Amino acid sequence: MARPLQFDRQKAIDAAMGIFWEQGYSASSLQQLLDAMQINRGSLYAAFSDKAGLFKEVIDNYQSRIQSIVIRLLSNELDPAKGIKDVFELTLLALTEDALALGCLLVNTVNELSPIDSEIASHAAKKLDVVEQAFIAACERAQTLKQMTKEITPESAGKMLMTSMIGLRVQSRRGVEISDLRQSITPLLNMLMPTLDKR
Amino acid sequence: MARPLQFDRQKAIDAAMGIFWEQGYSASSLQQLLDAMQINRGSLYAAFSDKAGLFKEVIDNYQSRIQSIVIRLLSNELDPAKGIKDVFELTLLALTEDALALGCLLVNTVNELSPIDSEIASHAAKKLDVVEQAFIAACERAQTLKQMTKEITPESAGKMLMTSMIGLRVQSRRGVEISDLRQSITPLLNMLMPTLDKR
DNA sequence: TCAGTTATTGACCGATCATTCCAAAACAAA
DNA sequence: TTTGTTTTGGAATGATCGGTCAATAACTGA
Repeated sequence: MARPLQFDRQKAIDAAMGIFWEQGYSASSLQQLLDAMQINRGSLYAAFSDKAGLFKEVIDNYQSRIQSIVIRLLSNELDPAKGIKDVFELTLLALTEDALALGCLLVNTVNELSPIDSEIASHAAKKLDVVEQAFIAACERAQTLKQMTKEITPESAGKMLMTSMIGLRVQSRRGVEISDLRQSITPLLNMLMPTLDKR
Repeated sequence: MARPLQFDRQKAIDAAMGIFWEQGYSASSLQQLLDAMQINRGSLYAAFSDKAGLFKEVIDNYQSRIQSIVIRLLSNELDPAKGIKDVFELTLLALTEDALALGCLLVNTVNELSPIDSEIASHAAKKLDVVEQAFIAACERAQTLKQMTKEITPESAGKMLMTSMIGLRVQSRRGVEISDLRQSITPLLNMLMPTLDKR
């Protein structure tokens, strides 16, 4: 029909994600994005409407790539306690790998944009809600299977884990050592799920 | 000698703090700051050098006004467990009061500026370190007084509490209900300090 | 009252921001 | 090869950014 796209849309989104993740939404200039994506202004606006449109697509991509792994781990039906543990292991591993200490794109976005651009912020916040619900569901199953103490409701336990998860990711952005991060989460998991470390 | 300052420096800093706290550093334009502070450009530059200088002074002020309360509570020698509990109570209370869900200025700053302006970010990060150390010290005392379980080292417990504290403040910025926030922290305190809720 | 000093004011600066627009280029279908 | 359609490249736009500066105002000490 007509001239085809000359760039790989997925690769362009990934490149943009890198910039947004590191610098945040506001601080990422169009020029930086264009350089990283290796396309020109016209192409960006033709393909993504505007900066906000590009960012939304980045957020959606982040969810389907990264967050979905977390959700899948938390959906471990046979061994929910392991699922929960795995999520934190994965998080620590991921934080180790990225030398830039990027934290979590969703958390960063909500924190940055909540008072400035409520539309984008709530778009990201909704995706965090999904994770929290998955934590709660995993805690319910863990309690049913007697893997987790019943001193605490599954709602509380799930929210507590979610809060710790967010805290971890912010701490990493602050430059805290991974071993220190591990110290601040492992005991919590062991208190909640005492049998976990004996396996 | 000469013409005296026509504005109240402290009030101006407070006004600037409000803007920075809500919107972050980058997103706060000079014009917004001037409007809030009710001074002119020239006066700002004469009094604070530049935007970064103003921000640093805001951070210092935040510390001496808000963070110092936290430190004082955590220094409770006679009843360190109560000190720790009080800090979280205070945090929840503060988060209830500010309808804008501002979170913590220091946490927000570190999160926003770490990859962009490392000087300002580390200026804020240092102040967070002080809080973490205070948490650890309080945990040590609590263990000595048998108020806190020794299943966990004071370092771990302190870091855990710090991480939760940060998580709480980020969650509040996300718009999470205070009752949900309380749910996610109270059980943790009770697990660490079992006798605490029976008083 | 006057000289000296500092604060205030608002116009002004160059740089950069996101966005628009259009001519040129590249492809598909006829 | 021609026609139609879409992408590409980059110049241009107006707004806004942080920051500067010189004229003016306000105060102090002599």
